Amino acid sequence: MTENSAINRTKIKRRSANRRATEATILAAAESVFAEAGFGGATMQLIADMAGLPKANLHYYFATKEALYRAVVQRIFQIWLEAADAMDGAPGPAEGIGAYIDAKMEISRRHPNGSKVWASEVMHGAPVIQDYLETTLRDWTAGRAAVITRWIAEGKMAPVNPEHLLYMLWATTQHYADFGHQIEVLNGGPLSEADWESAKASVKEVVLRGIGVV
Amino acid sequence: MTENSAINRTKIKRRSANRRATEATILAAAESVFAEAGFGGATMQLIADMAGLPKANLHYYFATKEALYRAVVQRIFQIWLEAADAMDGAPGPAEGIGAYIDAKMEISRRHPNGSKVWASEVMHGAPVIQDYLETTLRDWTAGRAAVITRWIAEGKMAPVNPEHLLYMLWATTQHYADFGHQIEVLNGGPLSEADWESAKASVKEVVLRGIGVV
DNA sequence: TCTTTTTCTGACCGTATGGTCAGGTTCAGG
DNA sequence: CCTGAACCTGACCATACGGTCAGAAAAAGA
Repeated sequence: MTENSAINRTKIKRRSANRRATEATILAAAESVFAEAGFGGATMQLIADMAGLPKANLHYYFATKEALYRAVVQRIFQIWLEAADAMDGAPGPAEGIGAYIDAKMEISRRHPNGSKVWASEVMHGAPVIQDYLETTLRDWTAGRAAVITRWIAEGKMAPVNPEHLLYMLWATTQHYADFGHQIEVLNGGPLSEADWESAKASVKEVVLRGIGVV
Repeated sequence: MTENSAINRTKIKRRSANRRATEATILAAAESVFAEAGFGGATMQLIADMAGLPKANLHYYFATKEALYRAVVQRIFQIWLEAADAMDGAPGPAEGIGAYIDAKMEISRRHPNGSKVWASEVMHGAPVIQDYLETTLRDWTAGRAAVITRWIAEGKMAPVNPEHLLYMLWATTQHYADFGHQIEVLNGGPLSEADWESAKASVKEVVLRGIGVV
């Protein structure tokens, strides 16, 4: 019995592992295609080709194009929120905001497609993640704004509007993903390791000095 | 003869005026639809409905969907570049960059759809305005970076990487258009006049202090 | 080995889309 | 008035798309 259920679990796990692997392949392809073409411009056929699967197989794992898109967006939101941890438990703005900028810059570098899909989703009125904006993101923002307000009250930084500061952080860091193509053209090619370090340092330098932290 | 050609000119002008008016109507509708749905998600039928014209009429003025899209993007680029004047002839960064932020914030407020179309275009790899990026924008950027470098040499501002500073300016100001929906949700409604003033002031305050001005 | 469940796929379908076109309407010019 | 050019439009077409489905393979279970 115990043996049986153990085997059972193993097989279920292996099965699930395969399933998850295929789903991951599809999600990666979908993220790439959605980022490059937008929801309307993306086609299931293109995603299927990129994933190396027949189109019908996509519909076996994800019932509709919108369901697939929804899965992509949700995965991105998770990554997005995890960067929030970087701001937690910091003694002051220099560490907290500095670490947050680092984390978000790293996301822009490692997951540019995800960032683009998110930007595209919001730009088009957030048709599928409206509820996230109104609940999770709203709560998160309110919490961080409170922390910033406290830092200001404690004299640890200049009195800056917390919401607009957060918008600046999002804007400056995401810009390196969403407008990565423009930046690459102006840079005369992809950003090197040194370029990325320079970008991170510049953003941190201007923002931290801008909020009165040296 | 002189009379004749004068009449001719007037009539041609009136005709042209009508044509321009219709084109403007179509362009406005197209900008709105492209901004909301992206290039792939936009349909000629939707644009036609919004413009109050039969679809076939659109194809009389703009041969293809792509030609219409191209016209929309080019118009936006013009507005975008005109804001550049705000930075010209300024004695120092406080005036020049301050005015540029004001101008770009005003664009985000008055032309949010244009900004979204531009962002979308760049995010998707700039399929139609690649040449603009490589010529006009590149030259403009190089010129402004030189000005910033000069200001730094003259000790008028902190030594900040000029390119990354420009990216920050673009990012922070465009964010209010491209992510306007997200901001409105977090703000609990559209930004009021006071909200916009607060946004402008916050961005200018943080950036200017961040580059060592004031 | 046989049965059942899950996974996979080629072929197909209804629809919506970008684009065309023949013919109508308007209007400046004579 | 008449003419020709510019402007407008309903009806139509070919295609590409999202989605379906019957049934084949493969895997799991007994």
